[in-house]
Amino acid sequence: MNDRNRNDILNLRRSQLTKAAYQVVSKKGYYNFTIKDIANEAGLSTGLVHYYFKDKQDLLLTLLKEINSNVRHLLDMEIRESSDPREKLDIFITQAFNIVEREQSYFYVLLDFWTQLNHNERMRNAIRKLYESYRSVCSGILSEGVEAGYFKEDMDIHYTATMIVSMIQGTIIQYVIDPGSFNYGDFTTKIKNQVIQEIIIKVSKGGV
Amino acid sequence: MNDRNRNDILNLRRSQLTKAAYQVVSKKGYYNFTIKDIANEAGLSTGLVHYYFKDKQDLLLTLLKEINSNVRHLLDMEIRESSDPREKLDIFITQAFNIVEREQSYFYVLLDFWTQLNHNERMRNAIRKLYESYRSVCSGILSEGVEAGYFKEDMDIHYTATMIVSMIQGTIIQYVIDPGSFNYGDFTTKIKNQVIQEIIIKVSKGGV
Amino acid sequence: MNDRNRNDILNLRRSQLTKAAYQVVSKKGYYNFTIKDIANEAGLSTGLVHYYFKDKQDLLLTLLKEINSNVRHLLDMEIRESSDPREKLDIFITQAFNIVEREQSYFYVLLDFWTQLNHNERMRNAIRKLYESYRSVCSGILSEGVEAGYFKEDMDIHYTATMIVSMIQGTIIQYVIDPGSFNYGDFTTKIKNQVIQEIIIKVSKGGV
Amino acid sequence: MNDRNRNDILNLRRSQLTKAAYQVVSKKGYYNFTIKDIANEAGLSTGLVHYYFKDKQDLLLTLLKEINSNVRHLLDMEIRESSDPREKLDIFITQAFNIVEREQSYFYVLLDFWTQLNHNERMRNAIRKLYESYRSVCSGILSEGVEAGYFKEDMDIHYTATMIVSMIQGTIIQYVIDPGSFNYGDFTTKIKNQVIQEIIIKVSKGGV
DNA sequence: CATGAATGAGATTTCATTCAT
DNA sequence: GATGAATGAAATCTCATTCAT
Repeated sequence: MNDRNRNDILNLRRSQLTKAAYQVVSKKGYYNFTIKDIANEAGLSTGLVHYYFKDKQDLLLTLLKEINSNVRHLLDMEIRESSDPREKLDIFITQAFNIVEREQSYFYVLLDFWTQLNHNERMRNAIRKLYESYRSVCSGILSEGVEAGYFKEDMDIHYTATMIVSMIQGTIIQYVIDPGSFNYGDFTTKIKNQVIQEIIIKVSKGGV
Repeated sequence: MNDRNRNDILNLRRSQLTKAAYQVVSKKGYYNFTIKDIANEAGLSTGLVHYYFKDKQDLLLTLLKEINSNVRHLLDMEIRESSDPREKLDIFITQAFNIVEREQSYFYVLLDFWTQLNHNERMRNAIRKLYESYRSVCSGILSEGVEAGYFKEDMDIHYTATMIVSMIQGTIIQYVIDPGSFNYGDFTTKIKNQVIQEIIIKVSKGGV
Repeated sequence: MNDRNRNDILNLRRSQLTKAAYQVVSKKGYYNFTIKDIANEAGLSTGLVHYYFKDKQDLLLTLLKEINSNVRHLLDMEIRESSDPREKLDIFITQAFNIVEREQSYFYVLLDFWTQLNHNERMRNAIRKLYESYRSVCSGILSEGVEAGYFKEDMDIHYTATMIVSMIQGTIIQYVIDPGSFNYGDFTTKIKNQVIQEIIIKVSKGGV
Repeated sequence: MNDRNRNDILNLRRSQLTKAAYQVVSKKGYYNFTIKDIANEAGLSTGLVHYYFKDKQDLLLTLLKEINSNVRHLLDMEIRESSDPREKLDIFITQAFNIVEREQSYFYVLLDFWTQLNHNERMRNAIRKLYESYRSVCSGILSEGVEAGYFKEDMDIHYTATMIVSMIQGTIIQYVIDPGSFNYGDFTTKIKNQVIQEIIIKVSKGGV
């Protein structure tokens, strides 16, 4: 029981600090925040940040993994709601587009992490895993759809999944860079429909 | 004449330093380089950097504008080679995809700049302009093609241009994050053909 | 009985921590170890260290005294083995030289303590006492030898004892600094013999 | 000329800072001084200390080398005064003993450096070199003396030099630890005479 | 124009010590 | 008695920026 409590506190603090880190990074940016900022945000001392995290790197890596797992979780939750692959694909694309609007900072923070791609192997791996998992979730839905006879049989699944993720990512970036340049809602709906339409087998062309 | 010389030196130095900055930023990353790095790379003194640029920010903004204008220049050059909108579109997409492979660092450096989107209005504007210009170049080609009767008449040009740019950006990002996850050459060719095919009016094979 | 137990635990802990401190100091050096190191080595908590010792200083002073008493003990043990002052002197010198090789860290740790000579009166006193006792043990043996008629009658005992200790200390230091510069075994034996020879009354070889 | 001046300033600063480091280390001890202390002592900024020395280690290593070279210089100067090996030996021992009294801190600072023997290869080397050079200077004098027919022919020069250095070092240490325990002047004179007497060939015992 | 020595603010990190449990 | 989370002071080191030459 005592160990249980101790562990709870330990996890509480780590999560508390990771949350604070998220707040601070979205506010000040990946490179302009200090350990002190995080300590202040969490209402704790700077020393404690280093008690729970080896160094700044360690803290940031934890944060990245946390974000990854949250994003994955959000997607999974929604997709599970349906059992029809066509609906699942719709949900996947819709949710992917929605996350940016729902949690504005997510993408900004992720973007900051990209900066490390070239300079930090561990960060690169964590980011790689995130995108890998996007593609694999999408591929899964596509396979299901093909098997169920809803999606075109001869589809190159890996290619299509990659393309869908490209579409989504490229759109989000343009939106983040210049939210006024197009209507996000209209655009993403249109894109989604076009993509799905191309994948789905057009049923009953010539009827009977 | 004296003024002319002075101006020449002034421009020479600025360009010398901007080039050095590009080298240094691609090597060390946006946040890990120092003024001294740039001075060393350029073979000049740290003091001089501040003589030609108000501060680090100023230097970086100049660098971003330089990159923008280079990218634009590269695209324009190639597109001008043809007068057929269908070919132009092909070239536009091809070149956009190629730039990443040709000049690896370009995207990494740009990526580092994105980090500033949330924190620096002037940077945001410069980046915004770059993407604005991508879309506008693309829109131009599409308009031409519609007018010339090559592309579908009812096409939403702004939407299509945005979509094309999304496709390109999203693909590049996935490639940069994980070059091993798909075959860049194959993928980009396939994407390009699919996009063009969808836009072009299918001329009746066995016409009249 | 309760008090007895309490005292036992108290002494056990103090000794446990002092031992741990010795291990840690020999491994990491006087200035590079932390309270946590000691706690870890002893398998106890950092808080406990401060329960048994006022502060880091206090712990170190205890350690120094412990080492002193150990060194004294080692010497005394061996010397008591014999009752002939000539043999005792031989043993004293031999043992003094041997301690360095037997317990490598001893000298390193002592050396670290010397650093405090100039800065810490209590440490200085403890170190002073150690050397005082070396000289006094040596003087004792010399007196015995003179009284017994083995050693030269007109010897300046204090001077000779100091000289012997000098010889020993100086040799050890050179050895510690550069073990490869001379053969320790040969050298120390030669020194010992030379010293003893000079002190002992040369019994008339062909005496009556 | 300009380069000359620049170099002068550079060397001036280095020497200024090394001197300040010496002052500070003798005052506060090897482990209790800060970069700020040195900057203050030199009347300069902390940043400048790092401009001239890579880090604290670098500064301390420079200081050690400086002390080594000073000690060597002091000895060399005096020894050169005479051309008689017997006198040279006398001077060598006398000076070695005197340095401690003349420049009290020298030995304290050196002592602090010893602490690094076990933990820092570069420091160990620098210290090793110092003692190596003591022995070699001494050996040189002994060789000269033997060749000149003043010193015993069958003397083991390396052994004797090491022994002399041991004698000196051991005495100095005891004095530093406890200046009141014996009369330094008397003791060192006596030691010196005894050593020399043992080495020198006793001339003309039985006259003509 | 050009230099680079000098500054000094500020960031990360370490750790002895305390104290609630 | 024992724990280890929490504190916060202090130290090292970095670097943009300035300025005398």
